[in-house]
Amino acid sequence: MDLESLKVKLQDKVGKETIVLAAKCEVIYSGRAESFLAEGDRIIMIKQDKTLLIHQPKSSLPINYMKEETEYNFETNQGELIIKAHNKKYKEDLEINVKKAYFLKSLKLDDDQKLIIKGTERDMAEMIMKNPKIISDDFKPLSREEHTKYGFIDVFGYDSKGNLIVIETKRYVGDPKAVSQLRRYVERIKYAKGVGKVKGILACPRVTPNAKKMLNDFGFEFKKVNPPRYFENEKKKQKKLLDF
Amino acid sequence: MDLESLKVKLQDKVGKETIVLAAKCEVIYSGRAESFLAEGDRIIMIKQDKTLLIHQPKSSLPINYMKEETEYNFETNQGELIIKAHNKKYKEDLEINVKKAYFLKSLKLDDDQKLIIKGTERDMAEMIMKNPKIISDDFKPLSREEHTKYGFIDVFGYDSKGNLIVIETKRYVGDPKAVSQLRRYVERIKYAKGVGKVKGILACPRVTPNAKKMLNDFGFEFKKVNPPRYFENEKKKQKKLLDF
DNA sequence: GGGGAGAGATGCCGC
DNA sequence: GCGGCATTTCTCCCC
Repeated sequence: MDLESLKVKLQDKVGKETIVLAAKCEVIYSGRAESFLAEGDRIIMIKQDKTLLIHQPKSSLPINYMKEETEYNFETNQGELIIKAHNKKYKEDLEINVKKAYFLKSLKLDDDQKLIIKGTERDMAEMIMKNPKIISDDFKPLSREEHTKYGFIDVFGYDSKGNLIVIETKRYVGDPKAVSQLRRYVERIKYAKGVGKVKGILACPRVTPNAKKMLNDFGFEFKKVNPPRYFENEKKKQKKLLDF
Repeated sequence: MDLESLKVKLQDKVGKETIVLAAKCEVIYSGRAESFLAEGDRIIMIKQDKTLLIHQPKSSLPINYMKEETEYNFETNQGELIIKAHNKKYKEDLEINVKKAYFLKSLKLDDDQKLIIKGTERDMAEMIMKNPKIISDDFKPLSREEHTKYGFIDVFGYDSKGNLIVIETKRYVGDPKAVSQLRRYVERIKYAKGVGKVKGILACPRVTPNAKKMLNDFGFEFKKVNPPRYFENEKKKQKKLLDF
């Protein structure tokens, strides 16, 4: 493909359409860190918000990228197309040296849809609020304090003996980080309420050995809880996903 | 574009070439969580390792995706192309209902290059090992214990008074999580070495207010350290050389 | 815009 | 494979 007409098309379409370019190239990045990627075949995508993604033929993550609102400059020089990308906000620079272009496609995509997602940590906390017996027969939830000034505790409550209880939920594996987090919240509540004893519970499907040991060390509990499955229930009831 | 020939091409190329499909579609996912994405225009990519990415015209991350080694099934039904993706290992399912295809491109990409990256947390720890004066005049590093069973302390050492020192490095902002982590390592060392006092240092460019408060509460220190910049140094050297 | 924490996080390395 | 943790994490939500 002719690099000169490629340059013109890129200049014309950047920020207006979603651009997909397959090319042999090398990539240099400098910003939050610094990186170099030697010559190889990749898919380069420039989205309508001027996000840049460079994908190798394997794995999920882009090998290089730039965030939204990046500025672009295209030059041809000695049989190469040089794409210079600069992001003011994040103080990042990226340069692609295109040695060969295999194809270029460009199209205005029309899509304002948001992903509807269920089974998150928030959903777990809400499930516990609505059905506190999941934790124990005598658990009384008080609040699902999310991003309040006071703290970020998933579920907060007390039991029949009047013990304050802090619950940290994790949708997958409870690891040492999760226990540290729980510990921090328990200590915050102890300090804020001026109480000596506060119960800590880690509610998740399973915990790692180190997390289990830490829970033990700090006198916390593990409660096996799985994230809710709304769509699966819907399916079982023979309803359509679109009804959700 | 004719959906029937689209189906044939997808069947033919999947896993062999990197496929890029621009299409109006809806997406249903069920696996670690559950999600639904209503009709809109997207770029669908199937990589040579059978990774699937679905990109909207904005933002960095794919709106839906499947990991490597996903199995595919393509069907046409009532003017729609249905792409069924199943991953055995992760027990995940995804379905794309393609209403309209704008373009389809496919190409075998040849690329085994690895990203060379500098300025990581590991580089920071190595920099401190080589040049301990960054921390203090009397800091003596002992080890950069990385992924040992014993712990994952970034830099471990002692000072002229014989105090043991644990350093946690962060390449960007030190936040409450980082202080919790440091605390955990300090406590591990106290227990393992049977010592009452161990110094904790958080080495990073800056810390958040809450992190600062926590550092204070636990008697830890903040040491301002920036990640190393190899390439930039090279550039400066080159410039200097050119200047002469 | 910064702080704080989740994510269908992903990827890497060690065991 | 799992565990532990960094990431140019990204994204969201609140202040």
